[in-house]
Amino acid sequence: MKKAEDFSEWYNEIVERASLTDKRYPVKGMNVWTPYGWKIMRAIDACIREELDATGHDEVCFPLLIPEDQFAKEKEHIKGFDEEVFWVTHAGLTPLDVKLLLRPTSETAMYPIFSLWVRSHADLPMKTYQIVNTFRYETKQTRAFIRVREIHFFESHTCHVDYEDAERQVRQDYEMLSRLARKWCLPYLLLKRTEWDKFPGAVYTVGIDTVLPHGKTLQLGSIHQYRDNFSKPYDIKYEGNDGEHRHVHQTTFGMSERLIGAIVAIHGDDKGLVLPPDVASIQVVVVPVLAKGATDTVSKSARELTSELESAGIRVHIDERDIRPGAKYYDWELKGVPLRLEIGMKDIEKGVVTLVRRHCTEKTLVDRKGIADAIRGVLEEIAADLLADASAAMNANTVTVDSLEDLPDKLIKTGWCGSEECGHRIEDLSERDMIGTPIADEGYKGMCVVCGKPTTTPVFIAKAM
RNA sequence: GGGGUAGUGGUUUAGCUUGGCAUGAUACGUGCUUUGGGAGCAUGAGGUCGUCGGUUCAAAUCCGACCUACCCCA
Repeated sequence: MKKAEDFSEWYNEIVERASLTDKRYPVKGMNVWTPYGWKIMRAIDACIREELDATGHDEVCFPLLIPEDQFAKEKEHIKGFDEEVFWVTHAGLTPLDVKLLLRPTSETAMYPIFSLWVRSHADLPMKTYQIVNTFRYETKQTRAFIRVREIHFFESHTCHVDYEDAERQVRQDYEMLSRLARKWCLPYLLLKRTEWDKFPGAVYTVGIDTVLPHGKTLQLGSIHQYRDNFSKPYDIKYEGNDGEHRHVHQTTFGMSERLIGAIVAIHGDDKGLVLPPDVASIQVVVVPVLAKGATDTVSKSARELTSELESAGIRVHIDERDIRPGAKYYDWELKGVPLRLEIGMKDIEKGVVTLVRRHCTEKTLVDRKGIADAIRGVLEEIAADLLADASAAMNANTVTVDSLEDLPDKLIKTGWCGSEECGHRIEDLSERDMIGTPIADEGYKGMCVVCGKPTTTPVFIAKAM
């Protein structure tokens, strides 16, 4: 199980061995959430709910099925998803008059109802989100968490009085994302997608991308500005304080179970998963090291330690299985538990506990007294280390070039004049996808790698997963 | 979208060429012993050989289709 040698094989093996997923379900691209994997997903969802609730978003839950006519109202949108929707065509044995589709995303389910909910400027901004499963008929090779046909998906949908207020929402999305990504220890780039790669129906799309160890990029989510592209066909209007009726401006922000894929791929190593403390369902595992004649003493001591940490609000688990300690070490390392505490007679006599960090396998002794505070500090250190390591790895996997020849398998930054013609040339010549341009002015000065015109806009290109 | 490889107890694997009793390891249950980096011994249970169809006295084995997984190319 060597991550550096064959990333793809390593990934497939690890998600199963760490029991994050069960891929034996007999439908392509639809896997079973196992207890351990689902707990991690729920921890991620909890971060999202906490953040969205704190920023004035209300959670909602819309139906899975969308009538065909309702789906077809925004022309660009339907064109973009047409080829990957699942259809419900029958009810029992009777063909349906109006076919129903399984949401590939929820714009067309929500917006007809939004038009009923939004009446006046006093209803705005209206900020909602939901965490649901969506369905896309992927034709490419599926892969656990990264490319699936049933997707565990978070999506926020907001309505605003005007474009400027929608723009403020987009900026707030950036802030929410930055707080969330810090918890997940994930570095990322915000890149504005090209015109030909934006979300169908959007005015512009900002992709949230990260780089995996083998140099391919993985899109973690996206943020879209819709302006009134959807509110017009779906007739979402409000009455302003001047008595005029206007269409709302809308935004969305979405991320999926790919976050788990990214966490596995970025932090994991040859021994298994490495979970950031905020997403670990078990943050600390206590392993009692029993010895002949002292099993009661050690067990009692380990249980006291466990309940002390538990009441300090730390997610702790005591492993009292009747197997050798070494087997437990390997097991919890595979499962990615950030911190392991070993307690045996030697520790008890010295008034200490042996502490082992998962990501660097560093072994230290800590005083048994006041251990909860110490552990909290260590967990914070671990999160900081994971993010620092991941950021350094992403930087090392990014290069700036001024020629498209002999490109390494990395994320590549180069100059682009912005024309669609040169853009497609860049994609053809590099045999890579254009991921997008940075959202902020970075003071870049260079030349378009195709036509040679001076430009202040860099573009990122990569092989995308 | 095109091409390829594979599917046998939970996992992994032998058997397939040349049709004739289903092989081992690992994991699992029980008992004893052990416990600071994957313990040992004894014993027990577990398989519609991916699915459907065809050939045959007889199919895990030969043929066809489909499903699923994985790899390569666009």
